[in-house]
Amino acid sequence: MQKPARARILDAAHHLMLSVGLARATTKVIAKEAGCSEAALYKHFTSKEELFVTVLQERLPRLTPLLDQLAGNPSARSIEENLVRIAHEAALFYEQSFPIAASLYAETQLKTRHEAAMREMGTGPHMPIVGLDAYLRAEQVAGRIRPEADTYAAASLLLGACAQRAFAYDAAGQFPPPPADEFARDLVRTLLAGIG
Amino acid sequence: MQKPARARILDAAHHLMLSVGLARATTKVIAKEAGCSEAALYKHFTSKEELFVTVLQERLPRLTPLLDQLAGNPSARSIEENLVRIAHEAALFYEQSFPIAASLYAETQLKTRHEAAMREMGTGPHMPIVGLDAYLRAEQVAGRIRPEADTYAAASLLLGACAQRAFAYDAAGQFPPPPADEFARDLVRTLLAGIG
DNA sequence: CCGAGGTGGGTGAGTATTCACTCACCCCTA
DNA sequence: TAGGGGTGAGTGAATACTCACCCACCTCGG
Repeated sequence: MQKPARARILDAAHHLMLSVGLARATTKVIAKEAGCSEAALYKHFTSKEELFVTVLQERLPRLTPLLDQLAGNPSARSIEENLVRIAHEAALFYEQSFPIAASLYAETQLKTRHEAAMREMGTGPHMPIVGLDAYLRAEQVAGRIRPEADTYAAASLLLGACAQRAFAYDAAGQFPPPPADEFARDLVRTLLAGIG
Repeated sequence: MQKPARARILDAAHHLMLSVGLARATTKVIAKEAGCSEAALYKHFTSKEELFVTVLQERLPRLTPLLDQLAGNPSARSIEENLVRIAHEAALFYEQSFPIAASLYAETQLKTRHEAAMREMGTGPHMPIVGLDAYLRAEQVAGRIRPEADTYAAASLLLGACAQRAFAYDAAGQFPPPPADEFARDLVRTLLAGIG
């Protein structure tokens, strides 16, 4: 109980969104898990919706920093190493953020608000693709990717597979997701070499 | 109002799950949109949850039939034609089913129940990948795919990109998704040829 | 050095509303 | 006349949110 209350509330909300789901993450259980009263929630957030939006903005990781960094400095390592690192981080990123992002589809209003906030910040779920595309084009300029290759399609393929991994496999069931590092390596090799 | 009531109720529930979201698809609004009373819902379904599960099972399209058909008869057309057709159908499939499947993340209990039902039926969100993998291996045996290619990674890439398309682009916003047919063609070409 | 008073964070006990679901009853048709 | 499909009017439970109040701590004039 040393953390400030605001942080404890955000922790509790984040955890409950993941465990029981957005719909069952009520003010009562959030307060209970945060170790405070329901009324205390409203001292820190004006509404439950604002609390959720804050969780989305402050607690979900970002993928773009890595992409920007690599796009600005493409040749530091081999393209395969760079792509494997991107795919690995992307797989972990989607594993964390996808369940929460997905649950917004159950609350269209909240989803709309969150999307508006993201637009204002110049971000959104398509930005990783755009960022990876930028990196790939930088590599193309550097001559390490075939000049006629479709970098946007390649970015869609790689990040799509990483995102799909987060929801195509039932974590609690009989089909655990493949380990992120092997998964990333296999995807990148396949993407680089093609299959035809 | 010629349709039987049961079908009207399923239509209404399906439509509302997409438009206002699972959480706001209450018995009251479903009944109103179906043109009947709330009590009538309970003449056809024992609970709201059963109604939703029925929507999921009866109203969402399937992708596996196409995959099975192609896996059994790989050489009818060129591999590129086959893959473009698969990617195109997959993009449309995910466009329809993803918003509803995603909203289950907000209701963990419902999600668990639905997953159990899918397991019993031998299906689930990873099955399209397994099915496409089977088709690709059939092509590999037929010599139209490089023998050392990783067919599972290739299947993950192609279907992942199609699934990602359904949620990475905000349909109502400034980033509309790319048209499914062009998208499919570009993905397949890139996957076949590689980028390195 | 003191104490009056403002302030930020906290509470228990509500309240209005909404929810899924039920009940007694009805009506049409086989 | 029996019963499947339908209804209007509830019901108890749950939910987001509010209200009056509390208290520890700071500030600052005297």
